[in-house]
Amino acid sequence: MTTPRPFRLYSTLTRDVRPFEPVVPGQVGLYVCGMTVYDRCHVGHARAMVVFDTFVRWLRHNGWAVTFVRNFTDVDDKIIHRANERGEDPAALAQRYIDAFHDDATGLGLLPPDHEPRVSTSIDDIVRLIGTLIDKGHAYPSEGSVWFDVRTFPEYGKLSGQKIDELRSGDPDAGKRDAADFALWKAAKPGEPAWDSPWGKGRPGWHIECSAMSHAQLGATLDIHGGGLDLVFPHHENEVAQSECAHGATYARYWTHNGLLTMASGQKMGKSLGNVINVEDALAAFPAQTLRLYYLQNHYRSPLPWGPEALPDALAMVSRLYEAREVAESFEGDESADVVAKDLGEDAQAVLDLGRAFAAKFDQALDEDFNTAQALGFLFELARAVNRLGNHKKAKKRARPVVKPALDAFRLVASATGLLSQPTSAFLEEVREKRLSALGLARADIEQLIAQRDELRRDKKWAEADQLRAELDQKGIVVMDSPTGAEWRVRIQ
RNA sequence: GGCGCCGUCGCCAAGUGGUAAGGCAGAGGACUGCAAAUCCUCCACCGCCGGUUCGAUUCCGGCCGGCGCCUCCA
Repeated sequence: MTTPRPFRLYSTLTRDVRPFEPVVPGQVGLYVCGMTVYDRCHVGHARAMVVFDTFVRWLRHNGWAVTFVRNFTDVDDKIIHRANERGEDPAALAQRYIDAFHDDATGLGLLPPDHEPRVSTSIDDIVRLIGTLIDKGHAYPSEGSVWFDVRTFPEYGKLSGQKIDELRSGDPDAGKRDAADFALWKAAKPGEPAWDSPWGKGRPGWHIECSAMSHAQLGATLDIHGGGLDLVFPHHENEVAQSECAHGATYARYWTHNGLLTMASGQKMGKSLGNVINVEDALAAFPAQTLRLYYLQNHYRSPLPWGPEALPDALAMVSRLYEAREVAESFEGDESADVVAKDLGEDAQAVLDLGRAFAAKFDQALDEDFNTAQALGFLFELARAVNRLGNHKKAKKRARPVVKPALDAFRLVASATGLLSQPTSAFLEEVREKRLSALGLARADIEQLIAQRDELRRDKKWAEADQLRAELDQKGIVVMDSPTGAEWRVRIQ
């Protein structure tokens, strides 16, 4: 067991990047706020999922023992409202979207969390936690509900920078002592799911669930708490208040918030704005690796623009990487790398040097607040060098040892980020299938035309072959002739 | 009104107190029967105005512009 490599991480709490220091050496307890399951997962949610998935892969790759918890909010106002609209049982509706989420997670290539707690199966923990808060004087029952008394927590606002007295006060709910107090337990209303509690039938408030579920799995102090930037206030602020008042310990040592997807208008993508793209739809037209690259190409804390070009661009990029790896894999030879590099010249030397230097640069980028954008930049430099060498005819038979470090680099990327994790052929095949499907083309038709054209080319009937190629091009098929016959790709852009 | 973030090439984007990675798109070239792919070359002085400094895109202040949160939201 080697010592995990140290890294630095930004925390919303301190608003700066600082060395990561876990509660227990070598271990990372990570809690990420998951979905409220009343609708499909959209590409904005998926950013959070992929970012933290990648983060976990990278931590584990570096030897950290990560316990990754991501919850489902399956008891909630929005779920109840939607279920009522549809005349469906709320629990059944929630389960349906949990199943759908699991499909999307599989489609996105997400690692399963170590624990995936749900509100509906955590009621006992929640009730117990609320009881503790009442006992300690931080919460008070009122008319069948229980409220958190924010005035009893002097540090309230430390995460989001809000001050209680500066908050816009909404409608002061009957029974609240202060407009900023928030519900831990909501008294049951007719027709709503409800559980027994010492304060009467009811259901948990939104924030208490995460405090209860994270405590159950990871204890009083989390190493890292993650979620979308839009959760900082009030959700995460309230979690801090609940957990720290109940357990008397720092709730989370590092707060990690991913930036939001923004539309061309600059506005964020959000269900309430009605401008969302479902993961299911995105994955129907683009391989999961496309999404992963799209998310990782910029820093996780920055806003990420979404638009019609986002996925096509990302597909072009990730295809470039896979194809470069394919080139690297195609070399043969088993001589000494340095000897071959010397013989083949500077392009070979460049691949060797870049390959050997890659891991250090890659690690350095990720070690500084998980800078995947910079790390990918290094990867593209390496890919270009590989392709350059691939143009050398003499390289084919001898360059294997020279690209060995590059192949190691691709493996490193796959292990640490999940990018390039598919076999090249499988990826290219998936691209073909999905792009054909997106364009409404039948594979057999295309292959027949390609075969037809190969024949024309064999007979050197260039004009007719070119005509056919133009037809294919119009359909969106790009033909790539080679000595061994034509290959084809579906045009991305 | 309060809190916070951001403004780098047509688009996406990293980054540094000493004159700016990478990708997409575009132009020219090599290669090719012609193409495509690939490679090569070209393509920014970092919102504006001050200040600190020998020197700022990078630090400070102001301004303009955009966004997020303060109500459900990854």
